[in-house]
Amino acid sequence: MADRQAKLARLRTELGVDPYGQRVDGLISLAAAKALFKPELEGDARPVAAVAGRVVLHRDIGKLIFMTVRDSTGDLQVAVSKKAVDEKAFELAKLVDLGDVIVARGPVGVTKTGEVTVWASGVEMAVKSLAPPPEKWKGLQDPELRYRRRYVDMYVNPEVMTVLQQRSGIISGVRRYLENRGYTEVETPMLQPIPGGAAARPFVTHHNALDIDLYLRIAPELYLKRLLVGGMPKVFEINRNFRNEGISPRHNPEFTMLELYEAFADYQVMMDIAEGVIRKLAQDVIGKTTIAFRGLEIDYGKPFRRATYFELFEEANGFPVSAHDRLVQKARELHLESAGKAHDVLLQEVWERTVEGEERFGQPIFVMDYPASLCPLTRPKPGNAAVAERFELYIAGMEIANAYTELNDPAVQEANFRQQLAGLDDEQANFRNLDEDFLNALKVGMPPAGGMGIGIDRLIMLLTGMASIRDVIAFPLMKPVTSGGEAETPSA
RNA sequence: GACUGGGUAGCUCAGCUGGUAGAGCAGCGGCCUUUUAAGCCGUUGGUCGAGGGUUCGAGUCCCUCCCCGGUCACCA
Repeated sequence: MADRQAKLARLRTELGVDPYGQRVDGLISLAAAKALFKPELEGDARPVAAVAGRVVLHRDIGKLIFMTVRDSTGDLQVAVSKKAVDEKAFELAKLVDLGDVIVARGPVGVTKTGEVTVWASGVEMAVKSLAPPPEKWKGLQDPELRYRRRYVDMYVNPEVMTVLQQRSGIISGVRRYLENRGYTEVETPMLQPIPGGAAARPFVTHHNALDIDLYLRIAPELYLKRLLVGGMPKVFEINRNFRNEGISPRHNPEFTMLELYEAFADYQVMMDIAEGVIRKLAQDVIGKTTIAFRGLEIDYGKPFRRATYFELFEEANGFPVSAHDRLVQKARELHLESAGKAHDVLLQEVWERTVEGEERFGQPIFVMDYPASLCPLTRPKPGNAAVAERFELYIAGMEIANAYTELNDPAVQEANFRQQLAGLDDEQANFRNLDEDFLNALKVGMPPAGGMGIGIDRLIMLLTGMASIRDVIAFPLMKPVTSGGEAETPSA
């Protein structure tokens, strides 16, 4: 750090160079510069490019200096020959450290070994880096450092950049897909007086002027439905939800969720949208329909399997869901406590241990038609009150989408809300309240509708092949580090 | 939250049953006009995560705590 500070001073005093650069016009990406190379052209006929990039390798062999520079499109070699540049530029090239960002202009040619190279006629310092860079070959490996100093990780480990760019492509691809279907993107409150739409612990905050507690939303659902009541036919929102729960490779306290609601649709329509958008993203953003994830080859090109809860249960256990005695026996085999539990509760516990899992839920599968008692906020199947019109999409064992034919009967909704509230413990009761305004909206009348939520971060994990949610979020939450009462000084 | 693995130089890592803290890269000083992790010669650099304990002596053994990864739980 001190050595670099000294070099920064030398740039100013000896070379009269501003180590923090200035506006540069006419820059092209390193990939574009590389593409300009024409092997048949030599000397002055070679195309000239102006490029900028962070120096990741610096080979000074005396009167000739090779640098490998990197930008978001890749790496390119820049050569600075003492003969080809003025004295000041050559001295500047000598003073370049790994991590500096430079601007180089010159013909795009090759070296003896055939590597495409910008043969600099001019070199400038765009910004002097004061922090020592990570090891140049092994790079930045320590996962803690990588997440804490993502700005270093991003250039040291180029796949990080790739994933973040693919993330952007996936999200804009989702928008395009839904807009093409006539959907309107909306934004609903993230600061909510009553957190609703999911079963999760919220973050609490406080508004000073109004002197009220507010909650960071755990889901946008109840507001999106209000928009349906108001007359919007097809709405979606892609934005952050916040849940005050544990952190894991599949859970970040803030995460990006897509929710969509379509009037006069049902969960079958949502199933088609889920399958359609995911397949399209694989094709358009990743460029293939078979993608490796945690050792699995996931095929997004084939139609996704669609099976009911009841079928899958029987397939895995060899007896139907209605066979109570067999269920109790199975529960005993699994060391589950069955005494005093309702049939459907026990059913779900056995389901979680026998049906879910990679062998059955590895390839994309829609699990449809859950027992109604497990989904109190879902509309039952017409003519069969025991079955809820709900599906969950599983891929690689992860829950990716959850969809319903939405309940729009305010009386049933209110009864279900009240039943839910009655079953809460004291801690949960602190923030769960009856959202009377939402019930009022249902009384105004919400058209029948299908609705769905898709965990965007998890979808990005699948499509990019990243095993941890932290790898698809630019700045995942990390506990702040302090040492001796002082904040850690960044160095890498 | 539980279990488990880890934290040693800026980075990547070694350090055995306790005996003066090491390497490579980076850095610094030299040489070098076609290198490819350039090379060669010389060289600087440490609160061994923090605190306590055992011991003549602790990176190493014991205790407490902090941070990170993984698995599980909660959840999406």
